[in-house]
Amino acid sequence: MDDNEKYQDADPGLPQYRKLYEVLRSHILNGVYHEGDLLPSENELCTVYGLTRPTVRHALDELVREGLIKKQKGKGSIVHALPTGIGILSVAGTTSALGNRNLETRIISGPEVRRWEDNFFFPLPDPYIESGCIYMERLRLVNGKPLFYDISYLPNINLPRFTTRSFENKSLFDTLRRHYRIEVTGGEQRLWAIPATPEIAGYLQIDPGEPVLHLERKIDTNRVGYSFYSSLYCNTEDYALYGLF
Amino acid sequence: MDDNEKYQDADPGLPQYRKLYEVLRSHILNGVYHEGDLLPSENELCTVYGLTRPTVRHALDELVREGLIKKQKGKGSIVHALPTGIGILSVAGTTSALGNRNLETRIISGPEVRRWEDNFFFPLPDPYIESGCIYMERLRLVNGKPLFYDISYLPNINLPRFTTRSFENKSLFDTLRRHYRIEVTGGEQRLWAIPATPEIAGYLQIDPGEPVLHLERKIDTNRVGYSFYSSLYCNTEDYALYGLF
DNA sequence: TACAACAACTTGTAATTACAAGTTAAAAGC
DNA sequence: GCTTTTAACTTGTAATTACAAGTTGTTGTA
Repeated sequence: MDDNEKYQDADPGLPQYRKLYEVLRSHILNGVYHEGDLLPSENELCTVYGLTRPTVRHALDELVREGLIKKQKGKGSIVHALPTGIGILSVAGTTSALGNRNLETRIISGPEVRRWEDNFFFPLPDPYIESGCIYMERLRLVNGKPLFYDISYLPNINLPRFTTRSFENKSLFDTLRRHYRIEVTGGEQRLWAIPATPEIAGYLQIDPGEPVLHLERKIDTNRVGYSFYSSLYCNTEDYALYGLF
Repeated sequence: MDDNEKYQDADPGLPQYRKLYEVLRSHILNGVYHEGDLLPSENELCTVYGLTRPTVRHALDELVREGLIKKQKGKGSIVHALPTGIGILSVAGTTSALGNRNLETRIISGPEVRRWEDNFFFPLPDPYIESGCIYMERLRLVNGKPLFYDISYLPNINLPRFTTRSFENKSLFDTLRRHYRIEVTGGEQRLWAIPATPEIAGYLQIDPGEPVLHLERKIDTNRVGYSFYSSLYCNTEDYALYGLF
């Protein structure tokens, strides 16, 4: 199967630049290109995929934003080294960021509907407060070692049967996309280094008082006006968090 | 002075989309627009600034990337709340991220030329190693409290008189831009929560063993092939780091 | 051989046109 | 007065054309 066929087979609902982006992205991640390699030039990509330069450039821009390529005027699109560490500072859920590392997800609590906490860590729109909050605590383990303790808060709006679903070893982001057509588009986060409380230390199997990384995140989606939230505690003894800026 | 004049007066060396970006950015940061306000529509901006939609959209895309606006199809460009916390996870130097907070920069050591450390925390190109490293330790204080302890490493390539410059209460990014025409375009970073060593605790005026945030950053510039590096220790007791993803 | 000029690439910027699709408020109909 | 329809907006996608500017290898000249 050549590139163009793979391109044609992509989800026809997607815009052209997105389909090209997916193809190139998978090629880079699958090692078709290596660090330092040049992608085909924009004009070549135009010819191969039957697109025009603005469209091709749109796809390449996304790859630049994601850090998979760097562009240099006069030269071309240079494939970047694949990130080491855990790419949780950028978009994509934990599962996708961890790639094919041995990942396990354990449900500690939920999902269940409850009231939003008072003084929630991000300001909440009124409709969110009225409809309540889907609450869930999860533990993510890599190679058997707990790495993240994650508390998720989702507005209970138009998510039928959500609390009855199983999330054991499932990706939250995938579930949202597959069953509810909700895609994560980005978000904002705050970040601290804090001493582990006894509870958090218990989950992460470290000593209380040991430094852990605390993230509070607001996660935006393609559904207009729908965001959800996550409070995350991370043991960075063995893995660093990785991100672009 | 109206918008178009301010636009015309911008650095003529900059591309059009960049000039428009700067104008809109300054308007948002200066409170001309408030959270939730709509920017003028793309077509209005075209008319006012004498540009076409692709150019205007390019400028708006940058604002979206920076998190200053969000766009919604059918509606417009919505001004986002200004970030709280310290925007160090995204581009822009510490000084710019801290805005008008009371910032002080103290030089602990350097700048001086020395050999690169063995097993440097990012892989170094050979030309960097040969030409040596400009080393500098700085402490950044906010309202008199030390917040960052920053070790910078710059390749000693084509930076005349760099080590003789004064950096006391000066921005490194600004110096690079003004004197060497080097602009920071982005970079990558790794992130840990670690216990403060006695040395770091001393600089940050906290107890040894207290959690601090450790960042290792590779910082890319518009000068082809020129990146520099920073190892950063951050006291997050009072301020969170802030970023988009 | 060494150097300079050039040609053939590359990406960057920008104008122009067209239509699709989501939002909103006014107009039309009941 | 109320609902439905429509028209006039908004941003999203995409093709087309043109030139600027940086990179690289080749060609020609000294």
